[in-house]
Amino acid sequence: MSTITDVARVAGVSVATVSRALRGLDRVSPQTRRRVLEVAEQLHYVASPTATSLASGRTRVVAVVAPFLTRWFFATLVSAIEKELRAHGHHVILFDLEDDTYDQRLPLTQNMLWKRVDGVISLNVPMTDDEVALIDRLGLPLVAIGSAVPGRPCVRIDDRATMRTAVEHLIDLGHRRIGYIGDVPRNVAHVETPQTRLTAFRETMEAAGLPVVEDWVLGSDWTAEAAAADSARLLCTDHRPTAIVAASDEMAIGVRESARRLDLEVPRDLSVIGIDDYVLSEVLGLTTVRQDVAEQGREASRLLLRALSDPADTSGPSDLVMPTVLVVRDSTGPAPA
Amino acid sequence: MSTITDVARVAGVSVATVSRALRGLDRVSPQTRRRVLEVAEQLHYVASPTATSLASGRTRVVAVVAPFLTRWFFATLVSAIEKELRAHGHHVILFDLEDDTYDQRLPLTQNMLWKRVDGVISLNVPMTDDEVALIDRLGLPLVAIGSAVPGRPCVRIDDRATMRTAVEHLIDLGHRRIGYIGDVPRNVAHVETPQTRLTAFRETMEAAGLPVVEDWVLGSDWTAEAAAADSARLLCTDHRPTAIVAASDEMAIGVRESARRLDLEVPRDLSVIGIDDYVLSEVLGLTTVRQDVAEQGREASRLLLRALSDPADTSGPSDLVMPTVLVVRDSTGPAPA
DNA sequence: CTGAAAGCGCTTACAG
DNA sequence: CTGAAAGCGCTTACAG
Repeated sequence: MSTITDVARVAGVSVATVSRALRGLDRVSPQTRRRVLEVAEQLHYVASPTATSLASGRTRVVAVVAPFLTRWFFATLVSAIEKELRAHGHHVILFDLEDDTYDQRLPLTQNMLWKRVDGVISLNVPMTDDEVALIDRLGLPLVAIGSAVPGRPCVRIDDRATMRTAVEHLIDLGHRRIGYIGDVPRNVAHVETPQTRLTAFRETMEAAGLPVVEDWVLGSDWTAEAAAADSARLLCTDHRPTAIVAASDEMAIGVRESARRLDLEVPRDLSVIGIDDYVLSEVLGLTTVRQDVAEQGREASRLLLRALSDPADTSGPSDLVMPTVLVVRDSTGPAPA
Repeated sequence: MSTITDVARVAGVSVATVSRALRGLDRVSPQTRRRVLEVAEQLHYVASPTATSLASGRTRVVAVVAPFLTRWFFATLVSAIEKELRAHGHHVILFDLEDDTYDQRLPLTQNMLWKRVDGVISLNVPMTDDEVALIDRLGLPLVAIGSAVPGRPCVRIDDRATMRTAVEHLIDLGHRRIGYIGDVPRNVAHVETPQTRLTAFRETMEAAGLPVVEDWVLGSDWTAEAAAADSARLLCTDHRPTAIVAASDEMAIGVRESARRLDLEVPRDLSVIGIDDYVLSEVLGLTTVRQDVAEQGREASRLLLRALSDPADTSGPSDLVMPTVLVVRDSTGPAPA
């Protein structure tokens, strides 16, 4: 492969001129520029990003940090971010922070970031103080999605309002006995969405004058499988709710499936609502409160790109709250008389 | 942030010695090494990967190339690969080649790879001749998953045997009228799995002396939604199969859902089987032929790592075929009398 | 508008 | 065992 020196030699100019011509800087005569472009093309010249980075101090790479990657929400974000950034000349280096157990994750380290990336997008991972300090020390811009990081821009939905929408939909349908799934049993430092949504559930119930039956607040690891198993224990008793709100569609699907196995008809015997509008929710006819996940990824990318192009520009929004909308399908219906 | 020069100065040695000591090379006295390590630690020194790459010619970064990222299969692979590679000091830069329409994808370019990565893992994307030539020219090792690339190691399942297992399961249950979903209408250059599986379906039917009814071979874009819509048109007629084999679980889920809506009971009125063991398949009780996707990602990573550590070592397998296994759940049953 | 030269922060023969 | 120096391939003031 050819280097900038080859191009300079063949074009009969200095490497400095090649560098300027190729990057579209001014102060290069049109003829020279044309000549350089021709030669570069002909030699299949592509600047070595590693050399460019060393000299310029910029890598044009962004770290995308996720607590899991296999789950739909995160995969959707990563895909959207990668496309948006690549369309603007940046690449994505991926960090899957999932650890062996659900209640902990790997830490972000200097080795992952230092001179390797120009910025960071965190997907729903609340940063520890040490991590924020690290990113500060490295002088990297950071945009958060989902879980806000103090002092940094964040793209998210309003979790409380979203949960309220879900619960109120059930209340509007006449439900009074409402269960919940999505509590996270242990104190997990790396996801805060579960806490927020559960709190919003309690608040909404209270505001409506409805009791929260603690036996109907189910823990789960947020997978459909666990939700099916956990809810089965509740649904097989007579003392059960007429509706369940799940903190995610994947869990809602699990709940509905376990109802089905127990010969409970949805929504006649049990209404189920989730949050997300997961990829399978439409086909499965699940009522949900939809969020546009890909758009959140794109917005976060744009915010980061702006911070990269002009570090001084702090005019952008520091908290971008995206709308969510109730989508009524077949899994919710009037409360039984 | 400190550089190698800082460490050298504080430790009172040359940068060459720091470099050797930190990388664990021999020819450094124990005392000196200890001293250097101490100073490096104390200064929070981490070598600049960009400088290291320029000097050594290695980036310790691997390109992972996928045709889609939002789909479970690919997200699962990426997650497994990222973890395996990172455990061995390598990072993943991600390329989502999805384009606006389903029947084309973005090309792999020199700009994505040159001096940016040490190797490539392709996820079920058949390479064009140009792309293979590019990778050759750049001297990069390549490991393929799913769709083989001529002359390069590949990790995959036996698509034909896997499909045969699915079809024979239905035949064993007494089904004679068997439909198929997962044909890809146009000539899509970037996925070959659909072709292989459809061919295997035809072969298996023929071998069993069963007719392939062309009206029962359905096209689809491999999403659950499209599968639901496409199969609904077939299932609402009287002239319909007693079983449908789907080329993926996601499509099988769509088919089963559309059966449900048409008040066909699964498996009494219609048996449905898929391939994959998708994340929701167990909870939805779907019969399938399981493949271990994450393990394929890990194996591919190991193969690439080996090629990176010793380019001359060609002793490894060039075609690693992973087993698949029939998992019978609730969506298949005896053919109606 | 163009070039010579320093510098980015490492690694790697080459001497000693 | 250790160091001085060249080199990796660019970018960026500084002169002209």
